[in-house]
Amino acid sequence: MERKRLPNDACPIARSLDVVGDWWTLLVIRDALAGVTRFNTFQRCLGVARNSLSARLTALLERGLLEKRPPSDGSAFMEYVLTAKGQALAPVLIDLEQWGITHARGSAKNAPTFVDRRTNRRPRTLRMQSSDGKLLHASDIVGSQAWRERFRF
Amino acid sequence: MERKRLPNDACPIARSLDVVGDWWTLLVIRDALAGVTRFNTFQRCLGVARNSLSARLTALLERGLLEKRPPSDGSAFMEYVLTAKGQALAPVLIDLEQWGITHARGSAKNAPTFVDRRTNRRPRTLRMQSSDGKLLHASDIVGSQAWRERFRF
DNA sequence: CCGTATCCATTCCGATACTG
DNA sequence: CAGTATCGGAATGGATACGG
Repeated sequence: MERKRLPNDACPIARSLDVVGDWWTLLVIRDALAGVTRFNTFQRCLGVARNSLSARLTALLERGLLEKRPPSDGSAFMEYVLTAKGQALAPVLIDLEQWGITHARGSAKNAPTFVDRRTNRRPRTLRMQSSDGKLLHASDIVGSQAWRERFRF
Repeated sequence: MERKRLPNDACPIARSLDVVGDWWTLLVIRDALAGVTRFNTFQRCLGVARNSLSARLTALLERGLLEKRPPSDGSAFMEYVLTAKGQALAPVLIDLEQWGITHARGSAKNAPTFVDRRTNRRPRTLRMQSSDGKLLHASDIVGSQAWRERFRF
């Protein structure tokens, strides 16, 4: 399950992708965030093979993004719920959803999305801000000086 | 290069991951956003095999996230630069960076990050807001009703 | 209903060598 | 410097069968 060691362990993005960068993981988080808690529900939603799902869930438990909890209802089975660490990925998914709507529109209509449970409406698009609060465009972003020097670009 | 067709083509997140969900793509976007434009610079930064890099870049050109442009300096070689579509992924990377710093701290120090080129400081952490502007926590998020009904959870 | 184990096909990636 | 071609090994994912 381990990929090749990333060349740049110091990069937080690379470290994040080392945890959630593989194919299914973010989709599992998506479903968990939407309220899915049970193995078979994940399986129905994702259409993933059961063994792959099992491997993903186990990895996410080990990494501390999910935890197993006794059933909240009367059921006999454990539930998978996001930890705070897992919940913290919500902005990533919101952004991916927004990007998909804007830039990866398929033939099908946009159906399943996240909503605010209070208002039943989608969250606002997240906007980048500089440290002093000014709106930031992608072209205002640049790699840190240390990085640019290290790789000479 | 095509993976299995996702069961839920209507989901914008799944569609996004269909484009940028594989292992190297987001790291290529990261470097492009940081200011990398040349093949060998990408290769140095990523430590990826040259053929893999070639495949990723070609795919990104086809998908319209990158475009090839004549050199801005006197050089003889083309440059890879992000299109607006590619730039629109910046929030995703900012979020992943923030998550990595907070939740995937390794032994190494955090080194390479994005900065605002004007202030030389990191962008603010993006916060989720509901449609009426109120701050939103991950637990306030839920899957849309259509989705919940379709998969019965 | 909830998972794990086995098997097999495919894909992906890295190393290397080669061309312009 | 900027890629492409080929090859072999590793990891992933799907189908299926099996036990809790």
